[in-house]
Amino acid sequence: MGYACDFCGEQRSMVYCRSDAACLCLSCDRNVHSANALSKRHSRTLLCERCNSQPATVRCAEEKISLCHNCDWIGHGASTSGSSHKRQTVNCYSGCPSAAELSSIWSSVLELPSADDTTCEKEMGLMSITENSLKKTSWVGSESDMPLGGGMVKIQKTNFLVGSSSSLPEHKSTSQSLGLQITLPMNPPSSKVCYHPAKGSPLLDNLYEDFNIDEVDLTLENYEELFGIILNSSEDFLENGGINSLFATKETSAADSNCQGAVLAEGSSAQIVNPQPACSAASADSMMSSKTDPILRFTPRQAHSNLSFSGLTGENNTGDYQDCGASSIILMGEPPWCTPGPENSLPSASRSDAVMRYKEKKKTRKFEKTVRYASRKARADIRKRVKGRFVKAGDAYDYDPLSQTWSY
DNA sequence: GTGACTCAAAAATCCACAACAGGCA
DNA sequence: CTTGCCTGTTGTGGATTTTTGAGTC
Repeated sequence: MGYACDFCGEQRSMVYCRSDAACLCLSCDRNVHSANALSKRHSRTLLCERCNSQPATVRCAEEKISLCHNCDWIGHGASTSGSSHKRQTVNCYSGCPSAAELSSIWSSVLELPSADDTTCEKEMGLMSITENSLKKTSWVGSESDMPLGGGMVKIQKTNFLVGSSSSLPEHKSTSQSLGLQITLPMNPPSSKVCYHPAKGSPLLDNLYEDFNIDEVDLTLENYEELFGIILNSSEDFLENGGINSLFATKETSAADSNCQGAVLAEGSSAQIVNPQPACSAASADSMMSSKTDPILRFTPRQAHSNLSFSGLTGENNTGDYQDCGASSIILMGEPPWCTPGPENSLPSASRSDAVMRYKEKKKTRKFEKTVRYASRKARADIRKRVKGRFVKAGDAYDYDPLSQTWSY
């Protein structure tokens, strides 16, 4: 992929659509994604201005450039001079935002070129704005669904990040680059709520408020149900209340990322080969899991938190799934962003620490079960059994839940 | 450092049957 | 289009079995 729009081949590409795995100019982006309801839901973001092939995840304020995870790592690694650059998360969006809306979405991240800069931007400026104007202050900079023309537009919180990429919680940026749409579990998140450092309030509060559950394409009874890999790997996700681990980009512990890095490094030797940065969260844990559990299992009876990956629906499966790297984890080797270099070799101490933390987390992981059919449960609760198994009505039994007695 | 072994914990399995979903007349 | 019937699938819990992981030698 290069500078040219994958669709028209003429204009400079500015937007990356994960679902289509395509780099598009703003004009084509709007055209393509206004085709139908499904395409409107494709999650897009700015294109990395350095490699021009990956979705940007951060915007470097100093360099005034949008960077993908890999380029960010290379450019802002801990050992590089740019490690102290102030960076801001780049928003994803869906729907068919107009030029004005797009500029609003990204206004806090970058200054869109003037209408005269490029033909593409001219086209952008010429886009008709038929949608109702928005109260930008009501949604810009917050994670919410915005009713824009052609449907909802999802954007995410923009947060400044300072430091090396290692401080980026990969699983958190993952969500952004994946455009994940999450159904929050009805149960309150675990106590490990990520607190908003500025407000001192649980970020999840906002998330709960802002999430649009209706947008969910696929609801899993359990985050482990979908793929052994992704789900196994997403323990952090649920464990931390699901969302905060994905979106709370402010609260970033270096240990977390170290853990993932460590895991990545550990798992990469055999099975991981090219997980996209976008899914390092899933990748990381899944790698850890796959290291000891080569057969990725589907566990039908496990937990019942609700999680959905829009990227795994038919609509989005191509791009998002690829981004997720679930398959890549197994098929490929060294992560592309893990370029051989000193900055990528984690200190063994922190690495082992991270692994230990991971294992502790795994130990404490809980699967909460929810009963989908209370009537069935009620019946099961009173059914007679033999050695735990249901028996036919009238047959001899050794346990009667009603009387709490055993027949022998 | 490595393999064999033990033990505990976790996960999978099994059962019957009402509820449910979908197709068809 | 609605209704009723039929057929196949799903989900439910406790005990048991199997698998996994950690620790020790």
